[in-house]
Amino acid sequence: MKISAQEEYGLRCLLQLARAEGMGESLTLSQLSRLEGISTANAGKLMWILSKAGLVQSTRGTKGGYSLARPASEIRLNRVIRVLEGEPAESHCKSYAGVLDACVHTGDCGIRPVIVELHQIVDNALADITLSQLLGTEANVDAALHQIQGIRPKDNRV
Amino acid sequence: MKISAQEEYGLRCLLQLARAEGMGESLTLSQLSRLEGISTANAGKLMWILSKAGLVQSTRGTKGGYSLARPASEIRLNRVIRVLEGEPAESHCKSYAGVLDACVHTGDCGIRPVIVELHQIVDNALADITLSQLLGTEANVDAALHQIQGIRPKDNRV
DNA sequence: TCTAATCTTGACTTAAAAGTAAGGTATCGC
DNA sequence: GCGATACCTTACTTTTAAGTCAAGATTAGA
Repeated sequence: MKISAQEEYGLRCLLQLARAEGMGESLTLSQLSRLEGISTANAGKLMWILSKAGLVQSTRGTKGGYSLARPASEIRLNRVIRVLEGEPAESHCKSYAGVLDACVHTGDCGIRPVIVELHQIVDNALADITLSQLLGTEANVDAALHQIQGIRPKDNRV
Repeated sequence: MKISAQEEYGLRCLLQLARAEGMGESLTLSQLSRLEGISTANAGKLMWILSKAGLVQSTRGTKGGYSLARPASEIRLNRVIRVLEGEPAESHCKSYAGVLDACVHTGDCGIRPVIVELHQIVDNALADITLSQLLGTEANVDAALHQIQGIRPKDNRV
């Protein structure tokens, strides 16, 4: 239930694009790679995933680069995370696939819908946050999250 | 941001123990392994993690086995998930560790606290659910989640 | 049209997570 | 005490995710 490296770096790159957008610029892979401290190859892979999903658009050739396909205020974190994490989340349990007659006590342990719902809870929480909300200062971010989820802002700037 | 195999199987085993507890029984590794369709070795590893964290207690020797260390109504999902996922979640970004001067636009991209807060959001959502709430039928589970999070119950029993 | 810059794509390598195996230790029942 | 049962722990193997490489394709500008 942790955010993966791909998810975090993809989100970071999107934020960089959102900032650049405000200045009427697009960013190349080498710029993104320098900004986030990852390789251009890895940045390219992330951008490819995001462009396939319609979140960013690319321009090839000299003066090319990447920019957001939609306004930052219309890009929600749940979509970003879902795109970057690949296949949709589902139960890892193989017992129900005919391997074993599991959960003998009741015939069904009732956990399958829980797994789905847990992801739904996360999705709902993330759907309330847009890219543009993350663009301000750290204080603003804390305030936004505080308002949305009732979470106390903490002093955890690493 | 997905639930991992370890997290799911650990949670499943806890539910089995909670059921057995209701009948005054404990469960051995081979029983757990049969119930959930995983190897005894793997079940043993999970139980070891959970017992280290004080969530389950073990009895050795003949007639031994595992049982919950506390009532199911006092075990909350956030604790279960956090224990099973290992080290606490933190930012994957290495740029701030002196490798590069990242986030040149503002000097700080402001995403670090967001990563922490995202995990906090998930934690808060999971803290509202106890093991005993998951023990009922699927319908009950859906109802419980609905009440807690305002999520519409869905027909997604796989 | 030629060249340099830039994205695109699939295959490959490396690192991390998941799962397995085996020997050790404690407990119970006889 | 002795043997059977069952947990405990470390090390190893397998699998999956993360990250890299390199050749190809596209565009802008000289």
